[in-house]
Amino acid sequence: MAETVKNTKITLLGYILLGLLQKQPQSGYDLRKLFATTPLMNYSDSPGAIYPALRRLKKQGLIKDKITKGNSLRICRICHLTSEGLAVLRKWLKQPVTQLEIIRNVDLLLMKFSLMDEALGPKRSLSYLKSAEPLLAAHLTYLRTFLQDKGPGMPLSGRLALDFGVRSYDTLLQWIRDAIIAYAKSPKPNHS
Amino acid sequence: MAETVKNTKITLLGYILLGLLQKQPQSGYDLRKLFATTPLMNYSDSPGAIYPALRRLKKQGLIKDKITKGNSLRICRICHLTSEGLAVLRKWLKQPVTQLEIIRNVDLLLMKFSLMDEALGPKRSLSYLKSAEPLLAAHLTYLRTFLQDKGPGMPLSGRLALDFGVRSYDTLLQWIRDAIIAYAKSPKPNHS
DNA sequence: TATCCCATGTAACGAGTTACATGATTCT
DNA sequence: AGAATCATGTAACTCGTTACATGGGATA
Repeated sequence: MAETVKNTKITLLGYILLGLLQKQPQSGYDLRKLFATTPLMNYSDSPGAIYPALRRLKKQGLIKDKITKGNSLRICRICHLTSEGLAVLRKWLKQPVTQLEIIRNVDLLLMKFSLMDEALGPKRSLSYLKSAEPLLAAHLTYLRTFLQDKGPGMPLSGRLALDFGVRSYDTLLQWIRDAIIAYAKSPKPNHS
Repeated sequence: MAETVKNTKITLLGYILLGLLQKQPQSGYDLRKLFATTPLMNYSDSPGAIYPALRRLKKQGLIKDKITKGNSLRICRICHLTSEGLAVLRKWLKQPVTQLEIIRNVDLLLMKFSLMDEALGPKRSLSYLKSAEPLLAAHLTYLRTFLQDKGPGMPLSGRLALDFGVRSYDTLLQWIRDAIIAYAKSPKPNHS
């Protein structure tokens, strides 16, 4: 039944919406507020992006909405995941980290991680972090050697920008290592 | 003559191409190689993006191309900036840093900086960094207080992701401060 | 009652993605 | 001679941007 996961195309925004709805059923406006007033604000809160995205997900059977009257008297389309939606979200989150993600979409990495906990459980989150570490270290090495080799011939601004890249990925690597420790510690490591 | 800077719309990729062409006249393929094999690889090297972008810039009179035979015998469209192109690039780089750039497009900040040196000179680069610092510090404060206020009620993964955000912006702020020092030092500060 | 915020939508437009296509040239 | 690379292009498709529109409920 709910085993068949269709291979319809879903955009990044679509997945993010699925992840946020999995945490808590919400209206489109609630989601917009998340993008407008929380640290998620690096994503766009444009209604022209979010409402059409929700409609697509609905048409694909990944979410359903229920018109309710919230704490106020206004009507409100509260969206929630279907079992297919949850399956699709899980499938997405289970995909292994790729080098390309490391290079092009670092913040996607973080986004996935922060959604993973509730959708797949802490164990998966931990292994996700562990699997990302070597890829990250590899890219950091690449940047470092590039800076060493080509740096001297570059203008100051280029060298500095590259140096920022190195620092940036170094920060991420350090964070991952700390997060691994925090994760291995927090939910009792032996039990369940 | 070359004073009139038209207000045609140019995409981010367009500006980046202008910046790279200002550093050195190149062919589309050369530019693609930059995006494919250097730390610029966080941008796409898709020909379906680059060649149309170049054509647009050409149509807008911002670049011209010269068909030459490089070191090899193959033909090659070497693109170079026109004076209008340089003016447009300069105008773009002169725009003050906005809070939205800080939040949504950190790497754009770095991109602009690394192009600025050759297009506007080191003095402008320095003042660019200086102007970015307070905006950056403000956002960092926002993230820190958010973590303090809402952190305890968040799941571990959310807290960790937010913590990464803090570290990330902290790294940038530290880099900016170091870069300011490096810049103020490197080209003789008193003379010319 | 006027104005703001809530809450949802819609339409035009452009640019990037993906995938394919084309020849010439160098390498093996 | 065949394969890989150089070098440029094109076409369909789709999503996000921008801007506008709507109407009920809250607030002053």
